Amino acid sequence: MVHTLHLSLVLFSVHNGKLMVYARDNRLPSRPLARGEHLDDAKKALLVETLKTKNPLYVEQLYTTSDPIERGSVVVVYFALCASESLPSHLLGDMRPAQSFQAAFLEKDILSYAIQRLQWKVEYTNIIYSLLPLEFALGDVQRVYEAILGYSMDKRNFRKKILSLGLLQETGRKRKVGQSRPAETYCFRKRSLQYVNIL
Amino acid sequence: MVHTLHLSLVLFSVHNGKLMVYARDNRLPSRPLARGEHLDDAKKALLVETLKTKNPLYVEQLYTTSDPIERGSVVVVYFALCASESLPSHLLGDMRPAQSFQAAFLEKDILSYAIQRLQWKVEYTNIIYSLLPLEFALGDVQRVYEAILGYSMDKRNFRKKILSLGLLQETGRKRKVGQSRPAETYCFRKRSLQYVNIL
DNA sequence: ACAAAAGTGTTCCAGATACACCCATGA
DNA sequence: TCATGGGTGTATCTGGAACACTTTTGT
Repeated sequence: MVHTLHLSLVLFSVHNGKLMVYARDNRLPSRPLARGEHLDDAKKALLVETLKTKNPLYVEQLYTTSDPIERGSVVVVYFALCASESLPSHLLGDMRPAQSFQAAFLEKDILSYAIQRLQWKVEYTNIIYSLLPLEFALGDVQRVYEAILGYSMDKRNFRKKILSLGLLQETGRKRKVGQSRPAETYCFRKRSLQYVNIL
Repeated sequence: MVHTLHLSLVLFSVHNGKLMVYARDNRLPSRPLARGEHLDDAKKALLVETLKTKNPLYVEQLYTTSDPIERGSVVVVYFALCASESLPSHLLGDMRPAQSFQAAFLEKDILSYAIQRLQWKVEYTNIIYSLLPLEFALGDVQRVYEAILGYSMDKRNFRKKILSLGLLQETGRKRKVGQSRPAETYCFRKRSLQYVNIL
């Protein structure tokens, strides 16, 4: 029993308050599994091919399906998260708002499932760390949540909640942007997956 | 690029307050994907092969991995839930407590991941319906939760909670078992997946 | 002085938790 | 009458939700 097997990648980032997805020529990046190659190695190779660099990010297997396009072929889909600050610049031109796809996009089922998984995950783990730079303001965190979940939250309640979880640590530094009050900056205590009730 | 591809099944049931898994000869049931066959068809075929009958149950894809045993082969793992009352009798002899595997069991990573997924799922959906007969007492429901989550709960609080969700409907009938007060019986309003905060 | 984003507290309500006794039945 | 599991209510605590004004900076 032989089969062709591909890996596909849904690469997310949050930029300017929007959830962005990488898609070149309206296709998700993809790579065949080489003969005898281990799935995890292929996953790493696909990431390197796509990003060109080894960037800090979060990767997770999404699901496996018979290829909706190529009959007889099977696809293992992954999703990855990367802070927009660490996205290599050659990808920027092909990052598009996740909402802008819809109708015609071939892999829209994959995409909408990926968004759903991301929404769940963001609510009960700390993966948000993978979408933020090393140092950030609380407002940044809130904007990332809002972009992913698609609704806006009360600033005071959000701060109370996120601080009470103890995931963050004050840096003691401040960040000035434009003509407004400087924000205190924070960083994550641990940049690794933890299960916590966020919302 | 050609590959051999198998499907494996982790079949769960709850019996006598214990979470049980089907494994024959210390292996999970498995089936190759036929050439050109659609993954969903193969999944159905694997279920039929294993259960011999079409039983009411819940099935979900778990994840895909390079086969831990057979090098160069890829396995797509599914997990299924079946009420012990509707388990065909030829399976009963090979149902073992999920906790009894551990150490030597070849596919123990798969199994422990499956248990984890089941625990999560049971907390935020109504899948528990797939592990209960059509008619049951509240005590039965509680025992299933306890078997899956591995800790015991307060009876009064559990009842309040589960009834407040509105998933259940009183049948108006009672069920007598042994020398104790007959229990009022309930059934699920909907026997299909719904997302609800259970615990 | 004004524009822009940061920062901050209190009240209220719902849901979670802790907890102990009586009930209906069959042996 | 006793053993077995079924059934019930209250008090307290905690966490979520709603809500508006002051602060710091640059222009």
